[in-house]
Amino acid sequence: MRIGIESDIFAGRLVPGEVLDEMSMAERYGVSRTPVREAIASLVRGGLLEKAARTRAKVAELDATTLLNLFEVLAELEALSARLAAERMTTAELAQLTANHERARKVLESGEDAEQYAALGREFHRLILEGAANDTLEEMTATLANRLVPYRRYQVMAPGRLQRNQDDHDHILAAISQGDAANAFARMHAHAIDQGNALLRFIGKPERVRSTAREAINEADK
Amino acid sequence: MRIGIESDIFAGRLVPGEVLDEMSMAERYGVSRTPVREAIASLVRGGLLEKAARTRAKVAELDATTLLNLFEVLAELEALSARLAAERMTTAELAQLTANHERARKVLESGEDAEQYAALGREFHRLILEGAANDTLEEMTATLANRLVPYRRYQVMAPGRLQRNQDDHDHILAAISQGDAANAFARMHAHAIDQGNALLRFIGKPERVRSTAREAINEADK
DNA sequence: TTCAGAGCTATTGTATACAGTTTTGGCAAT
DNA sequence: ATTGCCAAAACTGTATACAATAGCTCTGAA
Repeated sequence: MRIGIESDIFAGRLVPGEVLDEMSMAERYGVSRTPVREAIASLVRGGLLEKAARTRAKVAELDATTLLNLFEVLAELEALSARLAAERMTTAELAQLTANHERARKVLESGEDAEQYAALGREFHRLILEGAANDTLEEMTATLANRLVPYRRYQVMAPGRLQRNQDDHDHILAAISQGDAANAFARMHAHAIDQGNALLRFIGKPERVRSTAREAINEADK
Repeated sequence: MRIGIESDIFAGRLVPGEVLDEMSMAERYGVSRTPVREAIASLVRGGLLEKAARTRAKVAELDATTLLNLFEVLAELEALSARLAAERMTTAELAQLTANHERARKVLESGEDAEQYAALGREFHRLILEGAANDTLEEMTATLANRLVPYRRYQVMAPGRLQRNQDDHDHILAAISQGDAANAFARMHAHAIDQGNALLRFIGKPERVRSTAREAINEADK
């Protein structure tokens, strides 16, 4: 149930600012208002929805300030996970991370399938987070990252950005492999801040953002 | 409503491991099951309650590993808030922080009213968090700190710990005042980890913990 | 005595009804 | 055209009913 609304937000079928009324949602998912209300309450706490008392919920809109704040925290947590991963990752986990990175390199070299490359990139971050062996860190980071998902579609892949991303990952993987915790932290932090800035550059330009969003949404609906 | 259950947990009237059934809670607060269920769902997402599908909720129990994980993240976030505070605090905010610290010093010197000193200590941390001017950081840190509240009562104030706490705060305040972000980060990080270790030392000893808990709870009920 | 299993009870999950508040749409006055 | 206000409609918050499931108790056998 919660999954329904959540994945509709992730998939762009519900866009930031869109207002949800409980009865429509209930019909949409074929249930009564009660489970819809619970789903909404849960998503509000997770930051994907906003809601004042006795008003309809709406998909959370992140302004530039909030995005900046979010990335400030996310960068710190991702950097922490890289540091811990450098200290704690098992040989098997490290092998998996290396394999993922290698696969990403091949995808990038041959043709640049941006979508597949992006998926491997998310997996790269997830593997490091897992390697940090800290459930609380995993949860909090996932919560923050989820709040950004509705805006990821705005992130246009400028030429060269993919290669730069790959280079960043190179350095991060190397630091983790060598158990260089301080360096893993620093590299991951810079990388996360960089991603935040790239996203902010687009959010700051409403007209461009909006058209990009439309294309992405139309794409998702096909 | 949510406030009701939450504050009962904070006050120790509901202790970790205690099982809540919806009907009893509904009677307890004089409402129907519906709002109780919503409150429970919300607290589950906040980490104060645990609940599997179709089972009763219970107040979250934190084992040593989880506590360690929690402090690992909390220390990083509090350190981040100190760094940002060093960069961003206004003169007025800094004056307020200094006043708080000074008041705490006086309480410590004259008689050692541990409860009042603890309250001022929490305020010290809150003021720094506020000075960091990052709502997301504030929320996430508060969520983590809330999960620890049920265990704070186990934290016995060993002689000398209060003075050590005051010394830590001295250094943190100095670093923030001077705008020394790196130092503010390091001092706060060490301070938070230290607090975590102090708590863990007690959690690791069940029999001692239990008796301490009882006293604290009886105290709270008076 | 201890363990396993069946049946009963207690409790959760969902639907629905109703009260109270917010929002909307239209009309009048500026 | 724009603003202010009122009534109607829509929507949220809470209570209650019922179905489905979990968990407990009691019986019987090893």
